[in-house]
Amino acid sequence: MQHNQPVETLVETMLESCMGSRVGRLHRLVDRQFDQHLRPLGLSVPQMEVLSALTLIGRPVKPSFLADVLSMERSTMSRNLSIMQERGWVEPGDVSATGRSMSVVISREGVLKLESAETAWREAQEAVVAALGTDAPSTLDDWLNKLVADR
Amino acid sequence: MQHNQPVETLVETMLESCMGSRVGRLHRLVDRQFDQHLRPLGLSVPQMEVLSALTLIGRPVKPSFLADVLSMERSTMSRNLSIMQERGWVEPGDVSATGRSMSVVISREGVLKLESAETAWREAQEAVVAALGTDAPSTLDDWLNKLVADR
DNA sequence: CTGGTTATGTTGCATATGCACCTTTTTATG
DNA sequence: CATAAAAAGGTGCATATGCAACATAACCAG
Repeated sequence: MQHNQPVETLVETMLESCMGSRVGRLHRLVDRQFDQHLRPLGLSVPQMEVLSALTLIGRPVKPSFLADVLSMERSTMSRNLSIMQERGWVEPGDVSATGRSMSVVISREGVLKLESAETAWREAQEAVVAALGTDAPSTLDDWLNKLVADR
Repeated sequence: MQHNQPVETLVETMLESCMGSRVGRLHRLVDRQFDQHLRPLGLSVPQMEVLSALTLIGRPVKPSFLADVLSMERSTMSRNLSIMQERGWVEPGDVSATGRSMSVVISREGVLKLESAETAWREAQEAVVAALGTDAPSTLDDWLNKLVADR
């Protein structure tokens, strides 16, 4: 094995600049904040994402569309929706020619669940924004747009 | 239930600014990039984080210390290390008075595994930095420092 | 040295995530 | 309309993650 540089240098480069590591740590730290606030309500961050998106869209949507909007894999969305449907937060949307439904909508209970999380969400949000600075949300938006652009 | 604002506004506020949602999406998108490059080598991002950190530290460390450095829960680190020890990438460090070891070090095989990932890591890293801009790593560092500060 | 306190490691439970496959549904084409 | 192609949904497998609760080890005071 020929290495032009010792292992230390490679490792330093990795730890000093690795985006995978940084984003992972950021996710662990921020997600914990929200989770600690939302968990008592029996709500997770991805579940809140789905309920918010469904409310905002306001019509039956295909899970694959939702997955695309939230940058999730179809398989992940499939499982997340299963749990939420069991709890009655979402329900099948309009049916197609074959009689089956390929879309979901938020239910009345889903709306109530989302509303019940308002205070908890606000507390977590304020804590994180206070720590990172008010520019953080727009910076993240910028990054997300760029990532989705070259896909 | 008295709401001063309609649900739409609450939801819009959530989706428009929610840090939990943004960080989650960022994690999904970036992690996928690295995962697609590292997976063929049988290496995950958190595993690479542990190997890098162990190499950089260069001495036996307690799992709880490692967990703290990488902003992981002790329980998560415990499980991640189990997998890595099964594969021989890490091994018990020096033993204490009771005969058991409460520390781990990277093994020779762990070093080799980390080295084998160099090219794959570089490709993922370059793709992500190219998309987000060269400022992204330092911005993330800034955020991570702030989050760890008020803990 | 012993007993209590604290740090640390581990396990049960639940959710999230992605890929590789496979199945089903939809859509396009002849 | 029938059939091929494409899109969508869902499962198996593996890892990651956190909290709560418990077990064990280290440490400190008396």
